[in-house]
Amino acid sequence: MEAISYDRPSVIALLRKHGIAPTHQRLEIAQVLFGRCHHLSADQVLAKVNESQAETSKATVYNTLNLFRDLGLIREVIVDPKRVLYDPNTEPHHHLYNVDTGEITDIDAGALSVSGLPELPTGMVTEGVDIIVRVRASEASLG
Amino acid sequence: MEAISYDRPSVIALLRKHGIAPTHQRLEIAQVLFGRCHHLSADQVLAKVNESQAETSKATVYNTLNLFRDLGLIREVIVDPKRVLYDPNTEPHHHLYNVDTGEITDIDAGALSVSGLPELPTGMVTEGVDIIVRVRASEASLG
DNA sequence: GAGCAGATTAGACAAAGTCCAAAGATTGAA
DNA sequence: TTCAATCTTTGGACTTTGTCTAATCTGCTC
Ligand SMILES: [Mn+2]
Ligand SMILES: [Mn+2]
Ligand SMILES: [Zn+2]
Ligand SMILES: [Zn+2]
Repeated sequence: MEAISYDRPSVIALLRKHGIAPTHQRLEIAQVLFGRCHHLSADQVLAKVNESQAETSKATVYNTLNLFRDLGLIREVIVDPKRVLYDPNTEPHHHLYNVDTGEITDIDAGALSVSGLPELPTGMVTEGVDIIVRVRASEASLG
Repeated sequence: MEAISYDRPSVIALLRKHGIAPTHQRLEIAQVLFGRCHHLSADQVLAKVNESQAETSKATVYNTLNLFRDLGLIREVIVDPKRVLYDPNTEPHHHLYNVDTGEITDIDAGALSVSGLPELPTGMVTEGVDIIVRVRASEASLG
């Protein structure tokens, strides 16, 4: 696994490499995505980008998230029926989902193995295997 | 695994057992859910119930789906970001998801095993492990 | 019958996401 | 530098999924 730097010049180079213009808005959004916080919703990205000052519209956030997703820079996590979450971690990995709080934690795919998956119908190919471990606080752990 | 009959009298008994009244609408919805088609969205259930004649409102379909889900008669499948699907198969099982067509197929949990799941934080308990195999038609199989 | 609890309903509402047409920004050739 | 083509951004309309509410309906029991 190669370490990627996500400072401004690196992100500019990354976008250029994918043939898209490194606009101010895209850089702001990239900075939010590739920063500390993982698994953000579009709304959360919008809020973070515009935190200090309004810099980006809702439409651009959605445009950019879909663009980055198509380029493989981020991936979608489908676990909360209310909204898609965007994940800058594109290494194969899985998720622990706290159904009470909505909190999501990564599970490294390396440690984990699945056996017994059925044969695919001919002509079909696997795009990915997503494992979601749904957890909650146990009865005992609550007062 | 116990075979369950889903004819009208059995469903009536099932609802009574859970302390809810077997109304006409609930029976119609149960009939759609427990019939041949699995993994239906709320909208599809509504359409099927009202196919021959209008019998149920949108609100009642949602009420009933949530009620059945709370009673454990059906479960939600979170795989399509656009809508929740409802699954009358409450046996532990997983899903194959065709990302192009949206088609969903069950994968029996018996044949399948996952190893290497991390320890849960203390006080947390697993509610379920969902595995989604995302597949699509291979390049080769398309013209 | 009256009274009561629970169920159904139309339609208002909210949130996520897409779409569009207008305006703004970049680019690169002349 | 200028100009036009192209790409990008944007407000806001729109769509879809799902929830909520207040009014009505249904089915009991007395
Ligand atoms: Mn900023
Ligand atoms: Mn019918
Ligand atoms: Zn992740
Ligand atoms: Zn299923």
